[in-house]
Amino acid sequence: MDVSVKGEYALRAVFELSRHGEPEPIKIARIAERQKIPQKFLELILSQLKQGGYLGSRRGADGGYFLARPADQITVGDILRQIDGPFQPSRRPFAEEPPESPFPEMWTRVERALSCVIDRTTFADLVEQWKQKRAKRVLNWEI
Amino acid sequence: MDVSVKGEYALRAVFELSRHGEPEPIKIARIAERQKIPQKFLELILSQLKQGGYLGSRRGADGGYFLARPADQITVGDILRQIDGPFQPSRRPFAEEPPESPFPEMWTRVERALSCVIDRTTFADLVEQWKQKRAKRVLNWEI
DNA sequence: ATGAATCTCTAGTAGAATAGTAGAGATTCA
DNA sequence: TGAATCTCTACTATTCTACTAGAGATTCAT
Repeated sequence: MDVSVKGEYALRAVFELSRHGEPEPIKIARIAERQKIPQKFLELILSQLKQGGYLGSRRGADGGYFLARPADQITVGDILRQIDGPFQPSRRPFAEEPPESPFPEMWTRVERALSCVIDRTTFADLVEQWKQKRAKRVLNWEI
Repeated sequence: MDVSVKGEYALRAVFELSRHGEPEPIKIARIAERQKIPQKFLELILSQLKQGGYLGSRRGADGGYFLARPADQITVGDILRQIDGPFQPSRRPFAEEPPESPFPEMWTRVERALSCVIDRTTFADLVEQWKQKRAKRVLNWEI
């Protein structure tokens, strides 16, 4: 019932790309520095997100990573599932579950509740919230 | 974003105790057998649940474990947190979180959504659902 | 065409966590 | 007293996590 560090890194990296807008790519090194992520580890993560179809990339000078689609069409759930795999009550199948066990239904309810947050929160939403928070800070600071 | 096998074992064990009603204790060996849990592992789990105040026990012949309070006052969340610890976005503190990061709020929403299921589902509820499922099976079988 | 910058791919690895096992000790009760 | 049970401490094999290393493949400016 937790999220891996790798998953959090992935979220932060995609947030960084979303915040920037889409046009030109951003270098791994830049993302690593701004979000304090070990660069070689981030390379693996970004590559995995590209496999999933969420990111695109270009090599060479002026290369880097970019969103493969608009930030309002990528959700937190997309990224977490791509990195950490699907939510599962337990990896062990518990093959011999009696047919009247109440647990499968409960896990379904848990999954739905979780989904209501992570599959409805897009990176456009996160950027929006970030901008609002920042605006509020600046306002308070100026008063 | 998953639940440990140990956590599932704990839920099944408490369910077994709830289903039985409260009066006399049930032996570890019986729970282990009925729920297919390795006995020595279950001993650790039950002991941990007793530490948390959810179970009581008695030694000797006719000893065993029993619920420390009624099944409608023990929730799935109680047991999972006692065994697996609290939900956390990541164990690494990410100390240098910029103050306008949108993630803390998101994790709070996730936690609330999760809580709505696991902290509102009591073992009395689970037993109730189990009984209804069983009744339905028998009914269909008799028709 | 060259070379520097960047992504890409494979492999390895230290340390922690998971899912157990083993066995002696403490209580309880007939 | 002794048999049945819970209790406590310690150990362990395997897997997972969070990385690191390094060579290779593209891209682009010149």
